[in-house]
Amino acid sequence: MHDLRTLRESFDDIRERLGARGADVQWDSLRKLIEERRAMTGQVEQLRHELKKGSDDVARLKREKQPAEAAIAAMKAVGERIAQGEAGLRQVEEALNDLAFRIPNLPHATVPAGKDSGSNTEVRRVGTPPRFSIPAKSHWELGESLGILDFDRAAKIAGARFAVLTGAGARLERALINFMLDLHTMRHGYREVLPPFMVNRPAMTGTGQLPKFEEDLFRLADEDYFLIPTAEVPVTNLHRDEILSESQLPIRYTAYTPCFRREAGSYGKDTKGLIRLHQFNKVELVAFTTPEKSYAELERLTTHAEAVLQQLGLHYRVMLLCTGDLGFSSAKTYDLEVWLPSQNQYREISSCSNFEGFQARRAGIRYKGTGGKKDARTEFVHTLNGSGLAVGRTLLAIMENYQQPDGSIAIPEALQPYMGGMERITKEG
RNA sequence: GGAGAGGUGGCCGAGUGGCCGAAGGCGGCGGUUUGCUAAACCGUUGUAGGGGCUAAAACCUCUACCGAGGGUUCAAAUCCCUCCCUCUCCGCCA
Repeated sequence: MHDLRTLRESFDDIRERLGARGADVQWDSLRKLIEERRAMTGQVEQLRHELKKGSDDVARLKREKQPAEAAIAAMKAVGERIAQGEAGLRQVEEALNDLAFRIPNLPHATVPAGKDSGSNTEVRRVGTPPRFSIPAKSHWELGESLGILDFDRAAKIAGARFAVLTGAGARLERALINFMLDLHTMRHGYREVLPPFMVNRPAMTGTGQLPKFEEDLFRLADEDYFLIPTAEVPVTNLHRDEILSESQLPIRYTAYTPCFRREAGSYGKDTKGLIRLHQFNKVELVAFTTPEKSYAELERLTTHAEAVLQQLGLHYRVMLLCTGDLGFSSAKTYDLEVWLPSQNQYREISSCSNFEGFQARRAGIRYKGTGGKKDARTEFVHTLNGSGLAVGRTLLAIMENYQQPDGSIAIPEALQPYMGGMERITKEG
């Protein structure tokens, strides 16, 4: 959500800077509605002022035992005009919000221009890919032959794009969750949160999933609740409609949740394996900070996500997304891409974004300076988040990168304490 | 699911139709006093939108907001309706 005043005052500038991102925004209607709203607001407020004064006159006349019929009649007429004006204003505001909520965020100046992921730029590459004497197997081949992944039965009980983990596979997933949470809470200073996995409509609107992306979400049939597509939604909305004290900032949360996504429009993509599922686990990092510090926070948060990959010994690269590949609410995003030997390519495993005030304006998350009167201005915070990491993709990356010639899987050292000292996953008897 | 109670400013808490944006207290901020701290005293203290002034603020002014949305009335925190949320008891469950 953009600030409407800024939008009005810098209309053409914003329109131009949004470029292709704003292609499906109805700019002309938008401009008209903004002006209409302004004019109508003035009119209605003027009338209300009249009514207020008139009513006070009635009160005074009655107190002085004087006839008030004429004044009452006049105010009745004013009241009717107000009702008309308000009805019109409501219509305009509804139409305006409908358009304004669909405008994506402005990219930060350091974001490269580009149409699609082809224009993303590589920032750095860390570690080295493992070498294999024989062609690397895919994680689904490894998993099914080890008996720790079961897609057939998942399809039976749920459908396509679901997975069942069993035995050491299930334990490895659980170990990863604990490992990541411990790292972020004990080493990186985040506070752990375990939020609801379904949320209401205002929460989804606050972080930008609604109204534009409802078809990507699972919604309950009998209640207006949505299954969360990421912990970003409940955790960012924790402070919805709050005014935080500047001394509380930055606030850093980490949360494990399952994530639910319809994956509408991705038919045929990544149909095998754990890459793209309707339900997956993720450990998320969320931060609230001041506008001055949010870009430093983005760098910091990104390194926290990278730390997971480094400790697990996985090779990855950091990509800076171009304007065309940026998410709807984001001003700047780094993707972390892990090396997958079976695919011979890098695949996204984390996405770290600074939303600046975009979500905060929608969700009403502000802060107030703690100094004297002059610093006490109330402003919108900047919100950030990043995966730290997508657990399922981490698991499959470990399977593929740590596979052994005999089909077993070595467990990275950092994870062994979380696996009861297990060093290797072998076929279970 | 059944029965009851309640939602007022950062917090507590008054207010049942007319200068109520809202008494009082606490907290916060500024100040006086003070060797320092505490106490005391004085002042100040919500958010949003529109307009004016401005380089921008400060500031001035209007409007809205007493859980949310409707309604009654010249006039609603106060009366009516619907919804949401919280609490207590019972039932049911993990």
